[in-house]
Amino acid sequence: MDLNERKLKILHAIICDYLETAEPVGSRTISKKYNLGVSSATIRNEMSDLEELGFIIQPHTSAGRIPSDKGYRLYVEQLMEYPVVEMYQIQLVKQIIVEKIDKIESMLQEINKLLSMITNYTTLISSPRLHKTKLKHMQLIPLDERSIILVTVTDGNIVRNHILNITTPIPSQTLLRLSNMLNQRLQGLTLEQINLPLIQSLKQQMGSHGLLLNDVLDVIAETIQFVDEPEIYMSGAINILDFPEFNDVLKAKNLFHALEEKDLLVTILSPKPFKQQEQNIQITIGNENIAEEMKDCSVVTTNYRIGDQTVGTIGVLGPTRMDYGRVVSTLSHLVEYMDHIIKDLMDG
Amino acid sequence: MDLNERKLKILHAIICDYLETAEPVGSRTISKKYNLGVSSATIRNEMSDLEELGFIIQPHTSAGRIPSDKGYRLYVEQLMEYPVVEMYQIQLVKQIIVEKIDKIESMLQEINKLLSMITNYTTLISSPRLHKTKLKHMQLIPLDERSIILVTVTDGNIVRNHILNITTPIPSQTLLRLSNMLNQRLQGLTLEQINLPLIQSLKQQMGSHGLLLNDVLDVIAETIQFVDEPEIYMSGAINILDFPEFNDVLKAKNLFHALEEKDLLVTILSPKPFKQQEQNIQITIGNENIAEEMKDCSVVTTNYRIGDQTVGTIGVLGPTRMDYGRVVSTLSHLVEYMDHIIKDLMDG
DNA sequence: GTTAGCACTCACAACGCTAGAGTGCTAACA
DNA sequence: TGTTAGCACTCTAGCGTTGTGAGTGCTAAC
Repeated sequence: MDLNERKLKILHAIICDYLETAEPVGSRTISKKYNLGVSSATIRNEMSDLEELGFIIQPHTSAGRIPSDKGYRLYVEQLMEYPVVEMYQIQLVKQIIVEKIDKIESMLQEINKLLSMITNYTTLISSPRLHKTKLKHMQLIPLDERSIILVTVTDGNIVRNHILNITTPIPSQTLLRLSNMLNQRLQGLTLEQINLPLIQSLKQQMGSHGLLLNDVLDVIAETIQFVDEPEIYMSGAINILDFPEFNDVLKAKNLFHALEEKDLLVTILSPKPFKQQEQNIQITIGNENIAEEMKDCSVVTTNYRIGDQTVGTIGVLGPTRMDYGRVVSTLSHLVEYMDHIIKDLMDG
Repeated sequence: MDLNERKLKILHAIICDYLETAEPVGSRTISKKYNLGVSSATIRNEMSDLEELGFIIQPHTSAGRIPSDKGYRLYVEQLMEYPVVEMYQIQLVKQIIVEKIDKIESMLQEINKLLSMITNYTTLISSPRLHKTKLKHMQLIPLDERSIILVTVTDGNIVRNHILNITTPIPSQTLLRLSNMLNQRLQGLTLEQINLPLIQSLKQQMGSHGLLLNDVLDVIAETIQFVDEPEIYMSGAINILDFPEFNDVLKAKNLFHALEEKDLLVTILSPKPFKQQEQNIQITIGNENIAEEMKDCSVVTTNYRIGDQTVGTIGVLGPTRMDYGRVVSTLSHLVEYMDHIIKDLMDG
């Protein structure tokens, strides 16, 4: 039994209809709505085959069919069509990017909100992995006897500050000279390149000065290594309640609880090798998710860049009955614009 | 018809029982569970009176009674008892405060999480209103030709940075001198005291130098004025789904939507004059809330301080059928510890 | 290979019924 | 005059029954 043209057409019809209605699709519906030129009885036979092949499922004997995860997988890989993204949405994205460009975190949060609004799904964005961005400037600021502030600025003007606790006070003149020196040596390196061995070699070059500043340099190295606690922004979580598949409060609650686990979100948003890799879009469907609570969900993710480095991920989470085509178009357009404009900003 | 001792006892019993069971309370339940020494028939008569007085409501003819907003109000003002806060909760709070003290925002977020966990309600915390905190240090850092970073540190070591866009480049030596000068003049002032007139007078004192730095000073003044965008952290929102009063998904969704409106949250957490004002705890019950979606909710809020200034608010949001006594105890202990330890930190 | 026809299945809504909880009223009692 | 027992009444929630309609699979004819 092979998957001929007609079977594919019928599967496509079933999925399209189910995406719309969220109700099992019967053979009569297909023969009436999508004129394939055959009667419902024929379609019934084909559907029986499709079920045997595992692409569709019958919730109970006297109901229509719904797509299985395997069916969706086939759909996104072969059948899916990409609708044109509406102009006004592109405009909104551009506007946010231009307005909020000077503070990358708030730009990401705004984009997140917008994305959840236009998709009506739940959206996730991971903050830029600082390790991958290059150091633009660093500065040590005296605060009080026991503490100094370390300010780091990386590509894309991402500013971070950290309070360093020290044991012996350091005069502000010394701090200033140290700042200058560190800038000279470290500017242009990615943060992951600024590791303990590098700092050790710096110390040695500095001789007696290095000895004096031993502690501070250690703390700086350590701080930079641990700067990369990834933040994850989520938006439109309640959109989940709009889908009939989550009418059951318990099911929704389970999912919400899962989404509170930061580790899980980090995993979801971590880049993984997948078939659509070449076009920078990954789709995870239903059971392909590790988390039990997400077996009824799908996630579409894509990476965004700052400079020439992939630094973060954007994800759209919805029920497996998700409008994959629309989400994929929207996402790929979105990152395209982001990359474009961030690049412009950094060059200009 | 007056509110005699017995009526109060019966009202108390009704509320206690309803807080526990979430079911309308009948006269027989009360006569059996809370031995008031009178029969259910007598209690029935009293309940009829209490209903006429507006303290309790009968959902339908053949059901028991539930407290009205007016009933809860009387309860929190006269009848409520304050349970002793459990020791291990205090320990948890202390631990968080001590561990996270160097970054006040993350301390607040952790406390928020803990508070929602131990109360099982939804909790809100507003970030410190910087306007009320005193400037400890400020520093201008050169970034590139078109921008500099302004770092401000205020009481409680709250660090903020802002990217200032400038038209003509300023040499880093000049920026350093300017930083020093600003520190000398402005340290110890609250941010709301650093306003445009003050900056104007600074300019004049600086003479020709002031002229040169005209733009930068303007931008600084403006930035400091607008630094006070309040952030609001929310935790345990899904706890709402645990309460039978929000079993109706639509109702829960409405509430969630309301809680997405930042303006509303700001209003909820803004200090308001209220009866319990003297003990720094405010309670808003059901219809006393402005937002329509919150008519079935109550909010208990309290303020926290940094230094001698009230800078933020903590709130607990739950159904009107909330364990007011427990929430009030927990909250008042919490702020007490926070104040205590923050003060220690700043003095020591 | 396709289609019309038909018997069969099953979820779901509608309906009626019953049990149970709770009330209000009345009359008797202290 | 306040309290209580008794009783009729009300209303909800749960349960089983039934009917309907959507959808299927199978068979036989085209």
